[in-house]
Amino acid sequence: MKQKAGSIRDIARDTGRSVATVSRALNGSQSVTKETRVAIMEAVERLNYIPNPAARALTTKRSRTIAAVVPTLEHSIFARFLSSVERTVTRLGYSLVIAVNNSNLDEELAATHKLLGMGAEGFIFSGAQHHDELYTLLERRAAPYVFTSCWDPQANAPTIGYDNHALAHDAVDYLYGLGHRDIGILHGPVAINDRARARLDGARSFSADDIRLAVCETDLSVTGGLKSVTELLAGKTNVTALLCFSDVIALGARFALEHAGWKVPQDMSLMGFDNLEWSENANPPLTTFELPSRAMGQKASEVLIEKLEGGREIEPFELHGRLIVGGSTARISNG
Amino acid sequence: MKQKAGSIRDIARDTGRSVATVSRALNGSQSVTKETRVAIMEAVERLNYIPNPAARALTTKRSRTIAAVVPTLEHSIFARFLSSVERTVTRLGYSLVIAVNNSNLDEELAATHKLLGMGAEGFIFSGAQHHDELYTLLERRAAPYVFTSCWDPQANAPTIGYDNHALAHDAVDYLYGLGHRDIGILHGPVAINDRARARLDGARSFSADDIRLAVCETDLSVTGGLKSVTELLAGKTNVTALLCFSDVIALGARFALEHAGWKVPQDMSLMGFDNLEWSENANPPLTTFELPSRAMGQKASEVLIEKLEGGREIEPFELHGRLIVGGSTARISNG
DNA sequence: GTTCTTGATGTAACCGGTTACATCTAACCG
DNA sequence: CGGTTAGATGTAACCGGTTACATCAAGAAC
Repeated sequence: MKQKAGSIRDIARDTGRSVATVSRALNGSQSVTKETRVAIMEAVERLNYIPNPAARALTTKRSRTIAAVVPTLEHSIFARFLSSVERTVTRLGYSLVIAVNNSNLDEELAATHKLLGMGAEGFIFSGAQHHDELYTLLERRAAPYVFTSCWDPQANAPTIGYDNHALAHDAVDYLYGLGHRDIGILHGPVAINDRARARLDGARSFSADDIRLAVCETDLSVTGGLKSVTELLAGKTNVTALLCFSDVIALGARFALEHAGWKVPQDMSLMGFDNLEWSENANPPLTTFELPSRAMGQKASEVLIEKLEGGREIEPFELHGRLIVGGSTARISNG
Repeated sequence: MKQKAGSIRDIARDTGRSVATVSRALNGSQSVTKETRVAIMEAVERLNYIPNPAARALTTKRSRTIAAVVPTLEHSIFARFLSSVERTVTRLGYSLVIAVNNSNLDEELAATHKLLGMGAEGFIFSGAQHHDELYTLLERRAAPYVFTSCWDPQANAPTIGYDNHALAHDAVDYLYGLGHRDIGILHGPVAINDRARARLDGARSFSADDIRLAVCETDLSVTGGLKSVTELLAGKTNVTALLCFSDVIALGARFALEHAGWKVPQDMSLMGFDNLEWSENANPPLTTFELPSRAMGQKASEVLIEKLEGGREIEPFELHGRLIVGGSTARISNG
C-alpha cells in the first residue's frame, strides 16, 4: 500500500490546475475560487497528500521548529517547564525539538550546532551561562534565543526567569525570622549551574551578625539529600533548619531525618525549592518556593515565536516565585 | 554581524572548487584529495558555514528526525524513557521531536499528522492502542513506528515493552504469597490507557478462591493516591496490602497512611510500580517493580533507526521488569 | 465595439543541497 | 611513446515546494 510521496504536481495534474494554484489553495490565498479550492482540498484528502516539509522550508526559509536545550529530562522541574513549552509551541503551530546538555557547556554548544543543522529556528536555553562560542554561533546564524530559569537585573541578554538570588535570600530571611541561627544549606552541583550558584550567593548575601550557614554540596537527587543529611546527623550539629535548593533534595533530607528519628519541624525545620507535586501532601507539608516554571515555559515560547514572526525584539522579563508555607518549618523552640 | 545564510556555492567560490567537490568533501566521500578537503574544511570553518538542512532533506529525503509521542511529560516514568530515547537518538546522529497526546487518541492523531508535516521520519508511541486512522496514516506515508511500554504476545505490531499483565499478576502473587487476602489496588485512569488496563486485568487474572481485590481508580498523582487511601482508611476496611500501579500513587498512599498513623508494613503492606528515585530511599524502602524504561527507550530508538537506515523490519521485543523487594511489604501477621 | 480593469490562473525561476555522468589529468603499461 | 585506466573534479539536472510576473477572461466604462 505504500506509495511514493506524492507531490504538489500530482494534485495539480489530478485537479487539472497548475501547481501555483494548488500551492495558493493550500496556503489559503485569497485569489482562489471557492470551487477550485474545494476541488483541490478534495484531491488532497483523497490522495492523502502532505506537503513536503523540506521543500517548503527550502523556499520559505522557515521550519517552524523550536529547540529547547535543558540540563536533563530526569528532573520534574524541567519536565514541567518543557511540558509548558511543548503546549505553547504546539498551540502556535510549531514543533519542539529537545536536546539535553548534561550540564556541560561543550555538549550544549555541540547540541546547538546540531540543532541548527537540523533546522531549528529559535532556541530556549536554561540559565544564562554558556559557552562563549554559543553566542557568536547564534548571532551569526541570526537565530533568536532566550535564556530561562534565571533573572539578573544587570544582564542585557534576553532572559525570562526568576531571581534565584533574591529567592534564596528570602528563604534565609524567612528562617532567620523564625529564630533559626544555624542553618544547613543543601544544594546541587554549582560548577556548571548558574542558577544553583545564584541561590547560594543569595543565601550568603543575607547578613546578620549571628547567623551561621553550613553549606553542603550534594547530588541533585533524593539519594544526595539523604546521604548528606545522614552524614550531618551522624556528627554533632547545631543546625536547626535545613534549606534545600530543590524539593528532591528535601525529600531525601526528610527520609534521613525520619530514619534518624528527628521530627519535622520540632527537631528540625525543613525547607525546599520547586514545589513539586508531593511537597504539599507530605506530613507535614513542605515549606517551599513555587517557581513559575509553567509561566516561564509559556512566556519564553511566546516571545521567541513572536520574534520569529514579527521580528519584535525579546525583552527580558521577570517572573516571580512564591513562598509556600507548609508545616515543615517552625519557630525555633528554645530547647 | 548577521549575514545571509551562506550556501555551498559560497564555499565553492571561496575555495575555487565546484559545488560537487564541496558537497563530497562535506559528506566524507573517498574521492577527494586530502588537500582539497582541508582547504574546504578551512573555508567552512572560516565562513561559519552550516549546510541548509531543508535543501539536504529535499534531495536525500532524509530529515534524521525521530518523533516521540507520549501521554505527558509530567510523569517521571516518561521523562526517564524520553531521556534514554534522546541520548540514543543523539548518539546515532538524529534529533528528537516531542509531542504530548494528553492520553487522547484524537490529539495523538493530530500530533502525528503535524509531525509528519514537519518532517519526522520515524515514530515512537506509548502503548498499542491508537486511533484507527493512525495506522493507515503511517502506513501510507511509509513512516516506520514502534509502540512501547507494553507487550502482548498476541500482537503483531512492532512493539517493544514489558508485559504489564504478567507483572501485575506477579505482584498479586507476591502479596498473596505473603499471606495477604484482601488487597487494595490503586490505579490511574484506564479509559485511554491500555497499559493501566493490562495491569488491572493482570491483577484480576490471579486466581485463588480466597483472594479479594478492592479496586480503586484515581488520579495518577501523589494527591490521587493520598485522597483514595485517606477515603479507604476512613471507612472500615479489611485490606492488608495496597498495590499501587505507580510509585507516584504509592507515595501519596504512604503519606495518607503516615497521616492516619498506620505503620508500613506492620499495619499495611505497600507496593508500587516504576521504581522511581525516591522509592529505595523511603523508610521503609518501597517494594516495587523496576521497569526497563531506559532499555526500552534505547532499544526502540535503535531498531527504529536501523529500520530507517537499513530497512530491517522491526521485530517485537520483550523487555522484563524486575521485582524490587523493599521493606514496605511484609508477611501478614495474624493480628 | 473597443479599451480598461480586475481577479483567477498559469509559467517558470528559484531555494541549496546531492549525484549521475562527463571530463580531465597523470600514472602505468606494453 | 601512444593507449589505457583510475582517480579527482566539474557540469547540470533534480528534489518539491513558493512566488514574481505573464496571461487570460469577463465585466465595466466610454
